[in-house]
Amino acid sequence: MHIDQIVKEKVVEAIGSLYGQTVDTSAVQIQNTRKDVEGDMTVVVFPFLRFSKKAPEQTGEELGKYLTDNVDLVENFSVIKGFLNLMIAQNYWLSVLESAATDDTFGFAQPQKDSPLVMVEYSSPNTNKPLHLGHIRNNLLGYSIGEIIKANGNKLVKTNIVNDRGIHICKSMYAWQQWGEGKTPQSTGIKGDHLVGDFYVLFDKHYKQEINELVEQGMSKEDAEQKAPSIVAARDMLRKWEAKDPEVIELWQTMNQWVYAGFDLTYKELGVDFDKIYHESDTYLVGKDEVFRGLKEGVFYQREDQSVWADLTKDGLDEKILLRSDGTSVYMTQDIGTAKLRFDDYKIDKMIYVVGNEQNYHFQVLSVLLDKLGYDWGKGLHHFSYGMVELPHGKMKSREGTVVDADDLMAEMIEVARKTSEELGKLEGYTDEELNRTYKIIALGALKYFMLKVDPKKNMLFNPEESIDFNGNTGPFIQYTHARIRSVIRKATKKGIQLSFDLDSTLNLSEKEQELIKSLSLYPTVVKEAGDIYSPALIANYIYSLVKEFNQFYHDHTILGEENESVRNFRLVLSQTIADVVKSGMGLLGIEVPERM
RNA sequence: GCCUCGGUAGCUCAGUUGGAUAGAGCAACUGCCUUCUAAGCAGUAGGUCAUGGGUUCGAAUCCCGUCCGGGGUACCA
Repeated sequence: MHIDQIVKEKVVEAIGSLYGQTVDTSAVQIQNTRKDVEGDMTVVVFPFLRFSKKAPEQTGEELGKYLTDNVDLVENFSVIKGFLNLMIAQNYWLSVLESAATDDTFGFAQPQKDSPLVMVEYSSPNTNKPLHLGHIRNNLLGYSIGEIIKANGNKLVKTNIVNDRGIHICKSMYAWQQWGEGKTPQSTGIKGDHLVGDFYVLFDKHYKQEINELVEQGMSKEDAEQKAPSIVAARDMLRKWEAKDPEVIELWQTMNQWVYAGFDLTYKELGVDFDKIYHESDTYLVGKDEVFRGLKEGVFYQREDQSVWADLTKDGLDEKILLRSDGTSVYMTQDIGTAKLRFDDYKIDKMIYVVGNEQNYHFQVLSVLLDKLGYDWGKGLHHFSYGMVELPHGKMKSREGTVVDADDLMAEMIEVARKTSEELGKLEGYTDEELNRTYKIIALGALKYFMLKVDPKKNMLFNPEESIDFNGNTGPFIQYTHARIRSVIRKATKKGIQLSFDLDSTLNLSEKEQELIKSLSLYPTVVKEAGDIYSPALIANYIYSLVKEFNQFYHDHTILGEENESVRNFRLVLSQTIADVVKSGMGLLGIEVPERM
């Protein structure tokens, strides 16, 4: 049992014994002891004053005395104002380290046969353009949430819904048909998703030009936007696609394949993957069927123009369109179909959608709609809503060329990692393959940590010039600490020193050493908490503070230079265990840690 | 307009179910490599926690108002 829990129970016991009152353990507040005060943990005594009917100091004294007398682990105490600071026996900390050091799955809950199955949807790209910075945040969050869910003993299915149909891909298709000159990824050497994205941009250029010309000829802007030849042609193409016109379908398949091949490379570089990928071209018809069923059952209604709507005003929401007047489906229709297919395919206990907060309303509506359609899991779906990534000059706008491309960004960062590593020159003796692998680990570590350390709910700012740092509160700093420890361990092994996990109980631990064990002991709680509130940031911040503390210890204590063998052994075990937790925690963020850097 | 989320150091961010003197990093300045990796460590400086009230032993945290900003409110996705 964790020491916090033990102390809480004993405080409850003390309240009963001293003041004859019954309280719940949840009423006992325990916090970290201030740095400038001696003690390992602090009990807040204010909540108990109404039981003791005495001053804070006196109540603290009485509780402290009871705890030292009745709990072996509590060696001593002090009271400052209403705060009871407890000093915990050193042997306790040693035993914590021993169990952490020998537990391969320290901090993780193991999945059981009846563990819940959680499905996480993330990434969810459109097939008309390559992935950008916003997608990166989504992918990193989705992957990390998945790892955290697993670490909390759940079963996981990672899924992706690819939006492969609709007017957007038709725009790229039309532009390629008109001005593409038969270009392919092979003929141009351009990555498929980028090539298709280029035609999307080209479409927009022509479209804008056409609008301008029409407006000059005296047409209103609204009319011009509807009647420009390009958009008319793209719409026509979409209709043909829905009618399964062979020529259009073939072009669609060809261009989508280019995009998928491109996405696969980006996903691989980012280190994310999926167990099951759905395509909207497969799910939108299922969604339509569901909407028609809802219509038949009177859950939805049809207007005179044949469009189908859901009236959610009684649920505190608005009216929502589900099928257009021409019978084509909208975003919501597709999501309904996708949800149905997924629950047909898997026995899902919990569904999590990793989607930006601009769609909060959409998921509120989806939840109600699924519920109305008779799916009892509708209400339980969880929208993991994250904030946008902003650039120094505001939002990313593809038309203004301010989009930070995912592939470019990763490549640039790998280049920075390479330069930095070469300058520092610590990788002598590595093969080219090992070098490149290390550069990539560092570059991706920097990028991933940067994006995951901030609270997912909040918008974040990404400054391409400044955001990617390798010093301070960064991924590489954490990776560096891991490499440092591994280096010491390698040297120890070379010297023939073997680790013993049976620690000498007579050791005299320094303050920093005890602090470090205390920090280690928090890891399982942090993993649990991160799982409860779906927050990779919690893991990131924890690992950072652990590593920060370790570096202070490393600076002030020698490890291999220590002559006392049991002290040296203790420090090695401590260091190794910290390296393990760093590796484990970074793993939850999808970040690798190098042996050398 | 209505709904919703946010505002903490020059900048980027932490800050536990309300708890002690609000913390990191970056940027600036100053020290520390003959010794286990200096991508490190230590120090200086930097704050009206947007703002005005309220709740209480105690508020960055909870409630109300105001100001500022993001997002949503589409037969876009």
